[in-house]
Amino acid sequence: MASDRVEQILASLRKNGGRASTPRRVIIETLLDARHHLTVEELTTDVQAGHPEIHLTTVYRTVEALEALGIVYHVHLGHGPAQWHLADDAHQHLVCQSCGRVVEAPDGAFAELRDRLEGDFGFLPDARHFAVVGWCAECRSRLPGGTPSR
Amino acid sequence: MASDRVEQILASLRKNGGRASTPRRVIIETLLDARHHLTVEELTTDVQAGHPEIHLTTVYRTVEALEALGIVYHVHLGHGPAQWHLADDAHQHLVCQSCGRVVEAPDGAFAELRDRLEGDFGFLPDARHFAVVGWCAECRSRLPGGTPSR
DNA sequence: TTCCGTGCAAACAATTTGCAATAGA
DNA sequence: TCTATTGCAAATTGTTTGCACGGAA
Repeated sequence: MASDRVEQILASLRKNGGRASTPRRVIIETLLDARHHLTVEELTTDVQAGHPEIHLTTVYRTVEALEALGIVYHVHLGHGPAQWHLADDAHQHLVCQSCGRVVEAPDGAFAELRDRLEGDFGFLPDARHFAVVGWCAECRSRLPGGTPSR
Repeated sequence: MASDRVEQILASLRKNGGRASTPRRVIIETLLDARHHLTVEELTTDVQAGHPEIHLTTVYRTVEALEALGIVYHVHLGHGPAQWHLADDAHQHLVCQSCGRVVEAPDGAFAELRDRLEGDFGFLPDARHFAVVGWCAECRSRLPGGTPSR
């Protein structure tokens, strides 16, 4: 049940010396309802549909607090604002630099790379915070050259 | 010889209907001299050491023009400003989200991943515009948990 | 002569910060 | 009570745009 999840997250905030305010409750509810790939601005719009008094700044501060607890995380997918996700919804992002489309790929495809980077460089890639830029199938057929355009 | 390279790049600009101005010449020289991983701001500082009249805006516009010709490219490595590179200096970036260090990895490590993404998703990753976020060897030993901190 | 590139100011987008008032624990 | 959190305004950072002038082709 979603509301259980909300209470659980609020409890986690409290346990870490934080407080369970109404804005935080509303923001968390909205976040759980929303699709993933949400910017702070989009999240704020959704939140303000029911609670216009909740300020953009508060949303920024709330997602930050939730990130510190490992409940959400954000990715910078090239240009534009950061995208926020629930932490249990971890996957890789393939971002098309021609059309901006984001394809999601399962972790599996990256297992070899992960082993390789860890073995060769001692570098542990973050499965969540990981975006691959390139060209999607559709743009590749439309633009045969495969040249970047931003 | 570096100055040959400068003339070659200016010729390329001219060939595409552009003009070879003094600011552009200076910016290109500075870019060729500099280490890679240069922000526009850093590049401007270097340029202005010899030519204080050259404006930040001009540097932005010049690197943009050079990118359109495929001579340089930029990457967003997580937070902060974009990093600019010469196109012939293509490599992958492993960005440590704890200390910000950028490790460079040869293309080789990514060959399998590239084949995999192309086969499974028709997605062609851009070898140049590609950053992997994670934790470097040193931070991993320092912070045993391996928890993000931004 | 044409029109591209420049400097400068100002706009912009995304995010962060300072601060007094408010409201959880 | 005590202090974390909020709303609001304002500051910051990185980048882009408008515009009149000057210089390359």
